[in-house]
Amino acid sequence: MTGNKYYYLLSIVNRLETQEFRDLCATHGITVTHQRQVLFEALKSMPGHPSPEEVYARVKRRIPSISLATVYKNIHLFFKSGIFREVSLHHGSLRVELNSRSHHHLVCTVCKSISDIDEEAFGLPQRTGILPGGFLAERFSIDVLGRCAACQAKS
Amino acid sequence: MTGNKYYYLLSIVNRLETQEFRDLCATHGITVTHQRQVLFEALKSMPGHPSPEEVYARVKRRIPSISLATVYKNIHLFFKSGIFREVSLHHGSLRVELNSRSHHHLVCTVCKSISDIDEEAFGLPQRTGILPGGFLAERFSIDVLGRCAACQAKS
DNA sequence: GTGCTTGCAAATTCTTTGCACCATC
DNA sequence: GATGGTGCAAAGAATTTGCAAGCAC
Repeated sequence: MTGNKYYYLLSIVNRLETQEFRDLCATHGITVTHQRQVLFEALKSMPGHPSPEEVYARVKRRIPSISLATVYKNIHLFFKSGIFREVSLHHGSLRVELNSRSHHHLVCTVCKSISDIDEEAFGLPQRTGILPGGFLAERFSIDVLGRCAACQAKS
Repeated sequence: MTGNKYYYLLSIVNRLETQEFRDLCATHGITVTHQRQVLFEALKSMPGHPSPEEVYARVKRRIPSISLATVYKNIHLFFKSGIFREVSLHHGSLRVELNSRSHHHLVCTVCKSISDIDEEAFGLPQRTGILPGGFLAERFSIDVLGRCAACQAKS
């Protein structure tokens, strides 16, 4: 086929490939930019749980001029609009707890407060030992995510 | 009673109060210092999940000359010897994950790697809704802590 | 054109490290 | 008295912010 036809088809493919993200942006009321489009594709395609630096390195291959600050700003934007999630809700600073009785955590997604709840309050089957895949499970830590009484009252 | 007798009794009380920590140190093979003693008491008495800064502020009331570096060094020492625990095993850096299907995490306590495991692999009763205490539970996030296959092989 | 977004650099926050002095065993 | 711990100050890592110029709608 001629060069003209090729590029015409390419533009259609491109449009189809970016449609998912364009729709997401429309739904969440955020503007579409080239950086965000590439960031989104990178995040979707990266296995595991990439750190901002890893995402930055990946996106830089396609947009060499992008800055780490833009990556951070947009990752936070994606979190806020719910397109992606943070792995741990209470990172940010080291937190200490007594190594005594087993308990789990109630993490408020609004004010980030953490309170404890007793192991028995759940009564979950604690399946320790080797899991399929060879992982040796020693301990379970459950975060219950939601809104604390105070933050519910506020809204 | 006379001042003499008072101070004698005081010294006994003091010795009894510090005995728990002295035993712990002996068990774990770490040296007893005044700073560590005070740090230990502070951590034990603090409710919730204090940050290093909060612990520092607290301990400074009793040892004004203490430095934040010492607090950090000893908190890490306490983690290593198992006297206290970190609340979140994968803090340290922001991590992104797709907000798609429900899954939980296998966190290796040796190499800190995180891998995913499907929701169904657990089949846990997801009790969402209002918990006793007024917390509105929306989502559960389970970290299975242990050692990955690779780290087991190494030891 | 207006307002949100980007990239840069500087500022902030959190944590670790090197080193001289001091305490514990 | 040797070994390891402390405090200080400086370095390092992770993240955020302010701002001028550029892009999306």
